[in-house]
Amino acid sequence: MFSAVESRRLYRQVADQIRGLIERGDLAPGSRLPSERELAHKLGVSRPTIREALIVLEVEGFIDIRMGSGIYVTAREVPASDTPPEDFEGPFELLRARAVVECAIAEEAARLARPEHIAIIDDNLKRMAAVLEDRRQALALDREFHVIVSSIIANQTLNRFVSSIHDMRMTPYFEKLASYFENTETWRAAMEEHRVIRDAIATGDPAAARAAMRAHLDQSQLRLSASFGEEPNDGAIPAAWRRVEDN
Amino acid sequence: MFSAVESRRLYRQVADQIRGLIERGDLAPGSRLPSERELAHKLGVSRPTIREALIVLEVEGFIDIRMGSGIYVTAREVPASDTPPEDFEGPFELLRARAVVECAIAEEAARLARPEHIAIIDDNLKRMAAVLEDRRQALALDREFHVIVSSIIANQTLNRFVSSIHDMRMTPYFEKLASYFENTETWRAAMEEHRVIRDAIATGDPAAARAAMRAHLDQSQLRLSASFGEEPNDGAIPAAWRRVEDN
DNA sequence: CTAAACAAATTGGTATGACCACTTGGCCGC
DNA sequence: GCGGCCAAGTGGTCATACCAATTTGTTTAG
Repeated sequence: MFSAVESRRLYRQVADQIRGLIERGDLAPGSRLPSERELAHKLGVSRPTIREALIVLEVEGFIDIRMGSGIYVTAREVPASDTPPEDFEGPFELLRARAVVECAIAEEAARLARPEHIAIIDDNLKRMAAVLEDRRQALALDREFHVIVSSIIANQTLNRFVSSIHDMRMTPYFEKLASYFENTETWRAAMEEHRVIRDAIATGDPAAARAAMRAHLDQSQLRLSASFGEEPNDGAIPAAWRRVEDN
Repeated sequence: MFSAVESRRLYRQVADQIRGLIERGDLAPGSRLPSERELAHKLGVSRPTIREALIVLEVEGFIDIRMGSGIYVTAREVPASDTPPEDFEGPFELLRARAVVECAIAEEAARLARPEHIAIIDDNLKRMAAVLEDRRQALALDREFHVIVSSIIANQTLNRFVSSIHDMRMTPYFEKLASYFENTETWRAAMEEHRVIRDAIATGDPAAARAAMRAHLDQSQLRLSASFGEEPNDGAIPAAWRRVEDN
């Protein structure tokens, strides 16, 4: 369109060009760029222009300029080597994140829980028992249970994270997926596991609470993978997701 | 004071100085700065240095460079950086959430870390050592360290959470707050604690990694609360933030 | 043979001065 | 008074030189 005007600034064009190479992956993170003098010669511009372009990219965080050493592409995050083939955000990945975070939350909750918190949990369990046949209500109360446990810590940041993580489970995609393996019995099992968590928190036993939460999420994973279980894994579900580390 | 040899790179110092004038309001939004040549003469540096500093500030959005016309302070509204957003979470609450989540992440990272992950961490630590005097860069690299550790688990959900938590620290409000207690020495201490975490992860010792992360965040909290203890707090810092729950 | 110390090559950082392209504002002619 | 032209001023680019930090290879002491 009329981007010609802005592009009149040569160092911007150079910056755009190099940034493009980085974003397209032609320049691997951590790799070293040619020296300023070399770049200037290859791109047919002067060294000051190259420097100005590089400063733009450094401020933007794409490169890292080290005096006397060279210019390096910023190594932002782990370049997904062979271990995590996909960064697909599937149900297993979600469970894995929950295992890391909610176990720690349960542990902490056991330290801080007071009788009124237990009362709220008990109320949740009571209502849960009444709606085991209704998938939608059961899911909503399952979510409520985990949010309640998190809220014992009284930390907005954690609360929001737990809430958002459970919100993902209420999307159409997840609901359809869940309909394949959730039933009255799985919800009854989940509720019983909730009860174990509740008891550990009520007792004020951090280790037990952590273990109970861990067991609950592991069981959830098993219930989920069981529904995929019959057919051989075929890479549809990366093996890494299935792994269950012990604590 | 000690700002003489700060940052080593002259154009960074110049940029910091001018940015300070803008943030302090000495340069009104919309007003025009002296010409590059004039600035170079007044600050006693060469024009290329001034240009590089101005490019930094332009990329950061503080100024607007118009070819053939001049350099103008960006007229942007600063939505009362003194008053935090309504759902604002204080630094202590943030640290507390991080203690719960990042300890669990470090523990898990120690189980999954591979040599290439350690290499990336080492690279981060090396760069960190070079910018201890520069608050902005130090903060950015601190964030990067924690994101890298999280990324070892290769879980997008966790990555996003850790990233978002650290994004909160990069807001204007937090930056101003941080300027009260962050200095070269606190960053040096933080970096050493990072190194301990790195060693524990490299060794593949989950318990040690968890403890090291815990120690790091506890120390961060101490550094933060210590700075409140020294000065007479003149109401600029709400009392609620002082709350430090024990674990 | 190893390892510490040194020196040379490489690389980014700064300075100087010159010239080009664009913007602006005032002068000049109408 | 109006419009277009032009020159002063400003940012944009270039070329070159030298300084400072890092890296690397060699040398030397143990």
